[in-house]
Amino acid sequence: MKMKIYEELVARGLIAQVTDEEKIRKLINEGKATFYIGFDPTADSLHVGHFMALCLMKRLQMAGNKPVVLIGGGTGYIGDPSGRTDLRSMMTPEIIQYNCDRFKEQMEKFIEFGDGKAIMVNNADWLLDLNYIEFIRDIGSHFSVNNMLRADCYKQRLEKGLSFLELNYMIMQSYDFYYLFQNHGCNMQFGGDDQWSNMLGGKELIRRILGEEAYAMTITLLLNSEGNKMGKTASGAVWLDPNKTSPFDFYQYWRNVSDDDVLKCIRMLTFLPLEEIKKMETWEGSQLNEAKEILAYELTNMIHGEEEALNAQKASHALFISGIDDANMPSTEITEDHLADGVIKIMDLMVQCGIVSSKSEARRLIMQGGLQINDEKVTDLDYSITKEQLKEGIKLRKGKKTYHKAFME
RNA sequence: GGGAGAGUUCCCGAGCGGCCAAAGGGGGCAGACUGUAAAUCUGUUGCUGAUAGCUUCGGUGGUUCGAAUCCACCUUCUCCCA
Repeated sequence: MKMKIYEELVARGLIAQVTDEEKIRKLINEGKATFYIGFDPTADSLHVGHFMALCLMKRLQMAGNKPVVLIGGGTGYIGDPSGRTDLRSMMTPEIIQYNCDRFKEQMEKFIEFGDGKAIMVNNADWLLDLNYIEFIRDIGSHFSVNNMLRADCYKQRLEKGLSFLELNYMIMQSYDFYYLFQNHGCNMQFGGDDQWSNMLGGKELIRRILGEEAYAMTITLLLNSEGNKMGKTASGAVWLDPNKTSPFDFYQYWRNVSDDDVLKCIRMLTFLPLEEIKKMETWEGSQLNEAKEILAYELTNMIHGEEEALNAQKASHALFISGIDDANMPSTEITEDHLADGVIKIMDLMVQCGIVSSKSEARRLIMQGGLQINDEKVTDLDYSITKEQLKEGIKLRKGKKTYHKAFME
């Protein structure tokens, strides 16, 4: 007997909070929910956090529920203060529109849109034309500022400063829910756990104005064992857009998650059957490396497709296990312009390839023994690469995990 | 509108008019150890063909032989009063 969807979500640890467990269970298990998740277009690509929400949508869609993707083209003008310690920088309408379009492209790969399937809406369509006076009379009067300020997301901000603009975010989001409830029969909202208070606002608004019941459920935030949000690296988020985070880097990110986090990630992010995951729970020590590979492969496959996933895996094996040169590694073409007297200094080459950001950094790296060329450690700062070497292609290795190929046509 | 205070490097945060490219911590990077993990230890962390030079301490001017440090104006933020 296959597990019902709600039970599966619980088993995967995806559910953080619900407004009414029994009713929600019934609703989604019977495929009667029309639910929405909002995405604010704060960047020009979706990232891992969004990905989780999309997976959840897909799971629910497969169970017969109807997803509504809400793009925050309107709320993007405000910026959600939840989880932020400072004011978001304001975005221009052009940027917001551009970001919305990118989101849409990426989502279409995942969720099936169309008749009787998922729909996509943009809250700019109803928020931007609101009449201020009318709005604060009809909607604003239902919100108690006292209560709002008690909400966690605002409480922290009271010390730092919270603008009236941001205070309105909750009301906008609540209005979205109300609007979708009326116009699309949307009876449920999902969101990150940090959205809880905003979501309750909408549920409450529907009850007050319409006297009807709507539900809300939050998704567990994917935190690593140190309590930080996953999907972030020093250089920024892990993006779904292959131009912003290459499939190989994407693969490597998951290949490198810490032991404590692998299973959680597999459970929450992949579509592998729970029975299979259960077997992995007994794995220990270096065996977990296998689980990490599975995780990395599965996710890369879902986002970039099978071919890219296989390539990434092959490249990873080649570099870390057999050490053979491979065509999938990031590379830079060197042209005559970069050469002086037919050679290029190693430090210049490193900067050129972008594996270091300055020659000073290159110098330090070499002095510390962190550079290898074609598997040979280089310690000579004056080392030069000749044109002939470049024609054959050389492999630069920075530390353990960064590889780059330099070549010349 | 009135008053008080603050803005320092990726982040937090010290900083006496010269000894300041600026303490300390976090983070990053590299080395050792390992399993492409974690923990730990070590080094490093503005730029430069480099015992020196150059560009940095919200912005613009000024005082001075010399300014992150003093003065003026501007700007942003926080706090108290209204």
